[in-house]
Formats: sequence, C-alpha cells, structure tokens
Amino acid sequence: MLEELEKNYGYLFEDELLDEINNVGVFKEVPEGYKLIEIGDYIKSMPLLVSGAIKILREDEKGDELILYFLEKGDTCAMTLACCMGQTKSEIRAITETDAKLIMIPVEKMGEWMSKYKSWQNFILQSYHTRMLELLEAIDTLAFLKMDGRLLKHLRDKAMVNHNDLIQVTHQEIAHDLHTSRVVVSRLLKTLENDGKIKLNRNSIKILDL
DNA sequence: ACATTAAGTGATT
DNA sequence: AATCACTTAATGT
Repeated sequence: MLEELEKNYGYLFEDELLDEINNVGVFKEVPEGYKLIEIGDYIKSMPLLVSGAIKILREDEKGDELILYFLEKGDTCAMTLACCMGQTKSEIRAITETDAKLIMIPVEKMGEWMSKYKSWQNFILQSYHTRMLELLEAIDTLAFLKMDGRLLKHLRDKAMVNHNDLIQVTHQEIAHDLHTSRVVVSRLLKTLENDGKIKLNRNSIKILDL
C-alpha cells in the first residue's frame, strides 16, 4: 500500500503523514459498479481514491437518479468530509465507474490530522474547493445546457475517467444517468454520429471528435 | 430456430 | 423533450 500511497499522494503529504496513513488506513480494492456509499448512510471512514473512477449520483423522492460528477484518482469525496465531521447522513450515492483502489481512513483521524499536518489541511480544503467547482459546473450543465449538450459532456467525462474513447455503455444506461428516456438518447446520439463526432455500435460508443 | 435485449423511427403531445 | 407503438438488428441458448 505504501507504494500506491507514495505514487499518488507522495508529492502532497509529508513523510510522517504518509506513515500514519499507511499505519491506520485500510487498503480496499473494489470492482466496477460497486456501491460505495448509499443515500442515508452514515460514513465511518473517508476514502482516498488511488486508482479508478467513481460516479456521484443524486436521487429524488421517486428514486430517479442524476449524475452529479465523477471522481478520479487523487480525489476524495466532499460529502464524506462533511459527514465525517458533522455525523450527518450522506446525501449522495457513490458507485465505482471502473475497478478502483481505495484507502479508507477512519473518521477520527480526520480532525486530528487537520491540526497536525499542514499538508492534510491543504488537501482537505483544496478538495472542498474543487468539489465545489464541480458542483457549480453540474448546475450550469443542468440549467443552461439542453439535452444534446449534457449528453456530449457526459460522453466526454466518461471517456476521460475511463482513459478510453471507446465507451462501453448502452443508450439505456446513459438515459438513466442523465435522467431522460432512451429514445431521446438514441436520437441525439444518432445526430452526433451524423456529425461525425462519434461512432455508434451495439453496447459501445467510439468518441471521434469532441 | 427462437427468445431476448439493444437500437432506430414516425407520430403524437 | 417525453411517450407510445412498432420495426429492425444483434446476441444468447
């Protein structure tokens, strides 16, 4: 675990902190599609993402889902931060988008490290900030972009977190993530294909020009 | 060969 | 942009 730590966080944290994380953290490897956090959960440890990607979803009363944003390596979940300190329930659901490696840090260490390590404090504040920006972006996307724009952004994001411009997904799944119907997704994808921006296949989409 | 699932399409609201 | 109803195409058994 130490190697993984140093590779991904070595430049961020001082050696003593890396040591502590190594001692107290629990390494966890999870497959794609694994539900890390469910809405209403109390969070008992905060995850540091080492590799892979996680998608963060919001859900309404009727159980309809909507993607907020993706997390990548080096990120941590802002919701977790708030939950750990305030002992409140999670407002979001987190599902691994790809296979992922995580280091779980017990909640108690959060506050302790905040005052003890400057780099940790910076990391947490920095995380909060970038998460905030992502949220704003998500709001912009919802408020100002039509479905075609949202779809395009989603494809881009998805290609990015997977480090692959061949996205393995069905129209149905995209529709679910964006909270729309499959027919709409199919139609919009079709027009994108006609514009030469993507190539459609069964169960996958190839990004050509974004 | 048949059933199942994914994707395409016209019409309607 | 959503929904319906239907078609076509790909894939699994």
